[in-house]
Amino acid sequence: MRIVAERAGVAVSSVSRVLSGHEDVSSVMRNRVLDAVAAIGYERDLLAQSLRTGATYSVGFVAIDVANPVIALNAAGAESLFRDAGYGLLISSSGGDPDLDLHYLRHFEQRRVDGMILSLAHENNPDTLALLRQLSTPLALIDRTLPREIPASAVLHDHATGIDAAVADLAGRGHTRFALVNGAPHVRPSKERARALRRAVRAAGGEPVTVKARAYSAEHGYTTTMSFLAARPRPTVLFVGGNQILAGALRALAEEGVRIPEDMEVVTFDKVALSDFLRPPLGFVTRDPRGAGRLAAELLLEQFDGAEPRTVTVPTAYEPAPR
Amino acid sequence: MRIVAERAGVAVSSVSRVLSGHEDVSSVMRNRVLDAVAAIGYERDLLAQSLRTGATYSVGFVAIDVANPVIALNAAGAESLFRDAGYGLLISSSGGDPDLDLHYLRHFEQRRVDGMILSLAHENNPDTLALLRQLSTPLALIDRTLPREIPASAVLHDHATGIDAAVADLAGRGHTRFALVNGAPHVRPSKERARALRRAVRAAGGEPVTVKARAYSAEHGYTTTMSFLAARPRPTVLFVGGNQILAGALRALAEEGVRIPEDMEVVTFDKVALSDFLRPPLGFVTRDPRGAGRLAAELLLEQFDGAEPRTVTVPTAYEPAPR
DNA sequence: GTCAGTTCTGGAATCGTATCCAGTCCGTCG
DNA sequence: CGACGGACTGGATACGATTCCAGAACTGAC
Repeated sequence: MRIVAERAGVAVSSVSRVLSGHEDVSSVMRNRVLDAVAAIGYERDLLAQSLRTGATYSVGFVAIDVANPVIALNAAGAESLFRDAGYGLLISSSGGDPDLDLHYLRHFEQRRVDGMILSLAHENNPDTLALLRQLSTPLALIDRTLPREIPASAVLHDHATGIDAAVADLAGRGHTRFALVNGAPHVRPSKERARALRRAVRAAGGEPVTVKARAYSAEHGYTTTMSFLAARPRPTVLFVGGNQILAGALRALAEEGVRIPEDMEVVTFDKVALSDFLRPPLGFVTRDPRGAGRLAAELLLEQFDGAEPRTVTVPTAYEPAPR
Repeated sequence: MRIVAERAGVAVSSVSRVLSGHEDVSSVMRNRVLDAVAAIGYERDLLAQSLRTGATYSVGFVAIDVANPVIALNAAGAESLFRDAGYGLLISSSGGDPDLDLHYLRHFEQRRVDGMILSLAHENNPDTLALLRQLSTPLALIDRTLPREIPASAVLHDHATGIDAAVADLAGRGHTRFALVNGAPHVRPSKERARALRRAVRAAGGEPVTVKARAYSAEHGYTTTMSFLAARPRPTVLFVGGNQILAGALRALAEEGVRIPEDMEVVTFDKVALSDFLRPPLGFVTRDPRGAGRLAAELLLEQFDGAEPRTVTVPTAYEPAPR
């Protein structure tokens, strides 16, 4: 910048004013500076800029696993918006470990990110909450809830819509015994799914729903499905809390020779690529993860512009198994 | 830092020395400073540190689409290593557009990242190459090649091993007419796959292989598969260049009522989650994307430590379709 | 006791930018 | 004609760290 200033024969401060689009700059000045900039091929240093202004033009995404298709789509959706706004997106994978949640929160804080998108592994972890309470960084949650005193925007999925439709379909065809292999217990999607499913089945006159929550893992899917299959009477509808779990659940069903849909119907959460070609035929409760990511980015950008945090609810839908 | 210094009754420079693990620090000094740091809960500002030292502890990942399972696994693999080393990973999605490649390269350059992982959309684009030539940032490529004068580490997949095994299996069962729905033409995987498949089929005495390269998209998969199905004589083996393409290819095969494996056998590149439960039954040429990402990160960290760029080749394998 | 050599410490400069403040110049109005 | 306000500009300072340099204190050797 100093070199540009010398070449243009003006002060450094004037160069800065031109480049940051300040008001009070004569057009002569502007041209001289811009010419010098073009001649040298100068670009402002984002780092120095950040140090001075406090804005880093970067956002951190705290997630359970970026390799999970749903989260990857969240990230891609957010990224597409941030790109146009000049923001960089930093990713992370906690692997479901609340300590890593904490690690990344601190890491991003230390990086002075302008905002964070949060899909925490554990939304009730006291250490995490304590840290968040003393953080002044704008936040956007994706399907998570925090205590009211922590200000944050949120994109929430209305899991009930999809689940209600699914239960209506299945109960209408005579099913009464439902089970749910749920994901990690301390996050909103699991809580909401269990709640919504229980309510819907009760409303439809079914028997109390069996729910086992543990983790978003194939192993949990396998062992828990096995235990459901061993129960007498067996449930006739199995809800599966996501892709990772589904892999294990399908393996268990195949090993036990369960015929689908004759012996049991299976509904899973989230469609991923190629879901249409999975056998056995599955029902799906779907959402729009790319859209949710984009929305979270939008809510964050809003806050950067001074808006208050707000919550947006987006729907889920039911897609019955092909017959 | 000044506050810490005052509280400890020492100079700012001494605080810095203690915190950056400098040699010449007495243990008295160290303790006084560390006590003060603990008392205040002070953390160094990474931004100011970066401005002064030139190291940002961040790495940019230029990729075609972070939502693609293979690339998401690359990212996750790299991230897990970077986490321990204290680096942050910035992501991007070019969507196959070479201009966005360029955009992100510039963006990351401006961010002064310490290194970049590159899965470019187009490895021959002159503008991209020109930029890379004048860049001094350490690079690690994932299955891409650049002109020799651009120094870069690389993780290369040996596509031939998996393809050779596949062709040996299929040719051994009498197949002679092979076709390949290939991905984007200007990147190494597509080039290598076409080359390796042609060579393997020729070696096995089959007919010349038909290859159509266009993009990593379902649409390309659909239309190109349709055109292959219309050919007379039809190929009896279809190789599919990746998940996105596969979605379109399977749709085309289903619409045309092609029986698999009776009428045609299908081999696709990369197994993704739930691949085991796809119908029709598919053969796979597999690689380890998470491992590749981790390796790329390793090669980059090596360079940060002063090592020269180097190239590592990792194998692919063949998994025949279940029968 | 002196001197050289270590070991440790403090002060100042620096990284590259944004912004406050003061000052110049000019036009306008009364 | 003087005062005033507005439009620009330059210089200095700050953001928060690292690092160079010089000096203080101490050690050991002669």
